[in-house]
Amino acid sequence: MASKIGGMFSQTVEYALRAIVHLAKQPDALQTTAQISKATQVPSAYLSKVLQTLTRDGLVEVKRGVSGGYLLNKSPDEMTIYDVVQCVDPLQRIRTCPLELSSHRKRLCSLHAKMDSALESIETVFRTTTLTELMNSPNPSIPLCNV
Amino acid sequence: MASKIGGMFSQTVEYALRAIVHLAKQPDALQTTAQISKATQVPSAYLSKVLQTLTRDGLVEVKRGVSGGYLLNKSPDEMTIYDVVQCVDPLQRIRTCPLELSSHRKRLCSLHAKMDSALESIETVFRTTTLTELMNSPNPSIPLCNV
DNA sequence: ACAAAACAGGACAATAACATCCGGTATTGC
DNA sequence: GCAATACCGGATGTTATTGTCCTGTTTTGT
Repeated sequence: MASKIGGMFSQTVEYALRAIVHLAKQPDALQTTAQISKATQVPSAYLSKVLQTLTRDGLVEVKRGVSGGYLLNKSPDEMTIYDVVQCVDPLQRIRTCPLELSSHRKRLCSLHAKMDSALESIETVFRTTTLTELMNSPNPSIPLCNV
Repeated sequence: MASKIGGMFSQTVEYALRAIVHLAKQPDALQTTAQISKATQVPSAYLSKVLQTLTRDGLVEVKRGVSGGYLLNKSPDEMTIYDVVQCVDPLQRIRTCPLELSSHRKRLCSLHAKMDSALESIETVFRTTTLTELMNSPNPSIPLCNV
């Protein structure tokens, strides 16, 4: 439905972050896919796939069967936006020339060096933002909440 | 074929930047689609579409017919990476809540504020990099050239 | 044990991004 | 004028992303 976020981040990344933030806010109660879907407005069938991906990488823990659901698998101050992004749709720094020019092997040209420096700046923002920081931010709007 | 650059920039952006850089390096001779395609290794039929987009926005100038081709329409020190990106696949800052939560209207929640700050840092890198800077960079590898 | 809750995973559908092809039009050089 | 060059734009094909559906498996509460 909605396309990419800011023309940069995939829909999947947006969904994964919403789900993780929701779980971070519910540290004690298992959350079912249906519950997370409702809170985050992510289509539940697709959310289910995203949660599977997060489970495979150990970001969340799952308990199957009746009264099962998902739980954050780490302390919120040990998990960053970067961890989530890398799990579902990895940001990859430019390390080799996209044109595969042999002389650019060791050193990217200025164009790709600049593009990589843009990626680096994103990486820095994401690596330094923990879920705890997101929740304790002085920002008046609470993530995912409409009041 | 190759997917997204760094999991962030579209293939189209990469192609457009290669084409523009090539034109910047040839300020005096019109370049045909075939010539640009060869130099940049961008599939010529698709490159043609990209060049049309760049033409519509006035970034390049076109001359049709025999001995026609493309030319940069501005001085290289007046054109930035940002101009090219905005033309073909615009980077859009997050100004309204993607969940459309009414209470987030005026102020994004911390999650989306962080994502936007990542976009802001990219925007800054791109806005401050002119084509001239790319060409005059002390970087030993020359854009698009294999020597 | 068994019915209900809840996730797992494969198949499939819809959409967008990337890419190609081809007939049409403009321009040039002779 | 005319043939060759080169871009234009619509139609179409391919692949990746996003989204849905359905069947099976695990677990629980009684």
